Amino acid sequence: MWGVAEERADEWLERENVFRILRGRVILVKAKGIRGRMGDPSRHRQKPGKRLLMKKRPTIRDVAALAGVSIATVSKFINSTQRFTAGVERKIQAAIDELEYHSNPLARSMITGKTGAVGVAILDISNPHFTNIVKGANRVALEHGYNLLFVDTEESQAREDELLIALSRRVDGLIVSTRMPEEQLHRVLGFGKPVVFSGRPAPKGSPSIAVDAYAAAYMIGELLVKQGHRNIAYAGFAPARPDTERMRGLSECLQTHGLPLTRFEVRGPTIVEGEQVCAGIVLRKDRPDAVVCYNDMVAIGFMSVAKSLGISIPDDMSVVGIDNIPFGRFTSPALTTVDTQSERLGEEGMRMLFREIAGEQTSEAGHVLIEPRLVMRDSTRVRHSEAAAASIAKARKRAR
Amino acid sequence: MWGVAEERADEWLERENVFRILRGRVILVKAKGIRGRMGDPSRHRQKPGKRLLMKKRPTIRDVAALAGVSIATVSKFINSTQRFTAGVERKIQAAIDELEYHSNPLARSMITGKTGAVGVAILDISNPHFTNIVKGANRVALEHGYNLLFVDTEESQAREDELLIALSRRVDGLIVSTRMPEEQLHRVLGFGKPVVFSGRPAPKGSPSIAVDAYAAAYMIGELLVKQGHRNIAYAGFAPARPDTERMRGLSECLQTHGLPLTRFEVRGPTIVEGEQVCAGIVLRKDRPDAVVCYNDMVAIGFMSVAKSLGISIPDDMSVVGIDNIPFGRFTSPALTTVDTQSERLGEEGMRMLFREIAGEQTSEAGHVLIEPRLVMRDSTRVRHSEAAAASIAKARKRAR
DNA sequence: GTGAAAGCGCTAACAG
DNA sequence: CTGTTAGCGCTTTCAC
Repeated sequence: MWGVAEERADEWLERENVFRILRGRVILVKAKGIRGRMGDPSRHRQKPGKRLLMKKRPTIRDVAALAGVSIATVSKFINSTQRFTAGVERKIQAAIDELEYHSNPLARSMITGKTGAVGVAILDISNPHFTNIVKGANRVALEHGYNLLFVDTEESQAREDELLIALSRRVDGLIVSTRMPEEQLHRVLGFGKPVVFSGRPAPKGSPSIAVDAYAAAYMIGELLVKQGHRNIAYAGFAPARPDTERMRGLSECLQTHGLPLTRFEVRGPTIVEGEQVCAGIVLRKDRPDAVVCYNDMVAIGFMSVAKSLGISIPDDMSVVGIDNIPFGRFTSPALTTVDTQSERLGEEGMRMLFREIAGEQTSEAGHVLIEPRLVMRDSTRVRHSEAAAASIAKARKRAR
Repeated sequence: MWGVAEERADEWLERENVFRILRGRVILVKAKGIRGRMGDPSRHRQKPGKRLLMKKRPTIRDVAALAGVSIATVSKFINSTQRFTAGVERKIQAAIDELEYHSNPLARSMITGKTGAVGVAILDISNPHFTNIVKGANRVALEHGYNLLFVDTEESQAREDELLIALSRRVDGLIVSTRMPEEQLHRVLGFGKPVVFSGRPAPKGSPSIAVDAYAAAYMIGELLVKQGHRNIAYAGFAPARPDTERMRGLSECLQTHGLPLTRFEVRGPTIVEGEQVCAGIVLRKDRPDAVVCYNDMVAIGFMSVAKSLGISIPDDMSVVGIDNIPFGRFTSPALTTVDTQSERLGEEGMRMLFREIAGEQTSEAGHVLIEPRLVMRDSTRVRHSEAAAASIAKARKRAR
């Protein structure tokens, strides 16, 4: 039947008079304007934007002059560091309003040493795990009246150092996710700004926050064992920090039950790599009856290819992810995973950062672990053993 | 069978000696350190971080002193605005290396008026459409040696103005997505910084970039009609800018074919709202044979609930999304959608912004439209008419 | 080629 | 209460 294949159908429609981006280039297709939007070409002669740029922004001096007071007075008024007589305050406010004055944060920062911004460096904004960290971090930053700067280091790994340095100089503190080797982390601390490391333990003396990867993996191991799986594989991603802990949690758990663990490697924590690794796992003669994926992205790619190889999940094989990205609910089958509470990670990380910025050296500094939670859906199922099923049923009841 | 229901199973594992975040609070569970990571409590007395903050960063003056030259010389050397005798350059470089000097971008910005950063204001980083815009924008920004600042306005709609102002003062230009009424956009332009509006046409004189929403919707209309659908619904989200164009594209297309369009409203461009709106559409006696969703998120939610209501997609009903978010491939059935090329939108938008920053007023300024592409997957199918099927088959052949 | 001096826009003592 | 003064760290003429 048609419709199953994925394809693109361009050019179904004839349109015109539009600047289009076609085959990677911006080209002008005719020049008459479409639905009145393009406007007449004459406006280009106006140097749009330029005109606006010309209008110099008013400075504190302009305000002071217009209000007939000194700039110091204006400064104090703006920062509400001092009250003045009603008349003066009214005049200043009027001047500010009239000039539409807004203070220049850069100038202020230079003196105060505070920037009013915090930074987040993450590995890949496309990964919902990191997206949610940013979301959470941003929320808390805004609550504190701070702006958020962000750097996606994946985009330019070679320049990670440079990027972090540049970022650090623009902010009052940063949250950093990095695969940088342990021995180089001190460089980040050397920036002289408060730092919270995320996703890995920090060097002694600095705070960090991460999900308890060991526990997450251990939970998954327990689940799979209780469900009766006996031949379990882990599709890991060694370069990532949490990989070690996940591997250890899983293997220690299985070891407790006298079960082996087979390890496979993906080349990235992505859907594509999950797709790549799949065949090598499901087509081997000793096919695992369950595979734990480095994260949900890998699991999604894995399940997709498995399906196309005629492997039924969970009937032929169980699949588990890690992270609980929002879309895991909508795969087919819905993905069993462990919730790493990414958004909360971002929120708590930012709170820690603000505590550090405020100079509070509470006893909480250190490595904060976020508790993972098992999210059971349909990509795993009970195998063989009746006993296992019963035990799980009990667990479910307890969980309510 | 068990395993179908989604549930969380906490506390399967007994762990200890960890700072955990449990039930929303950070609590300390014992204090002995886990696997050697927590370290001894004594380090808290060291005021970690504080010590590092003490170490003042070297300034250009320090470098000049150490190198035995004037600060002006150092400045010119750093900015490569002038060459010096080899000996001098070597000494300066040595001093820089020894002190690990990095120039303070804030101080530089104050003088040059350039910040070396660009800003992106988006509506919701959780929406993969925007995530990809940021991804693309960030890539281009980095290529140009710029940092990216970002603001998620959804997080604080009430403060949108304030956020944009603060952002604008820290950057050399910004890309703005906003639902702000037309008549308020001039305020954004009033910031005096180059702006590219994304997702909507800009006021006269400023550049903007968007996917051609009209074309996208028109394409979908054509597809559905050719597939033989006769009772088509649109689950729109009126507050969003592209909604109008999508609605218009769809209805004009259907009108051409003498077909009606029924409109429904979602209360947000999210999965949850797609779930909410579903029942009201599929349970009405005159059930549509196809529903076009405001975006992929809505479509995903919609399909999920439809399935649970016993509606088979695409057999009972076709569903189409817009955006082509990465996860649309992995829903069940895979989602037919229109690719809005979000990442490219971000890239091109940033390129436009840099052109504007550079002061190039090319003839390209204006409203740039990105060409959408139909992505046919499995959530739509041919209905009834043999003729339609044949015509589609021909279209497919042409598309190859 | 190199350096002295004048600020960028603002804050933070300290005077008055 | 209000103003004066001295910079923050850097760039940028303009002399030497």
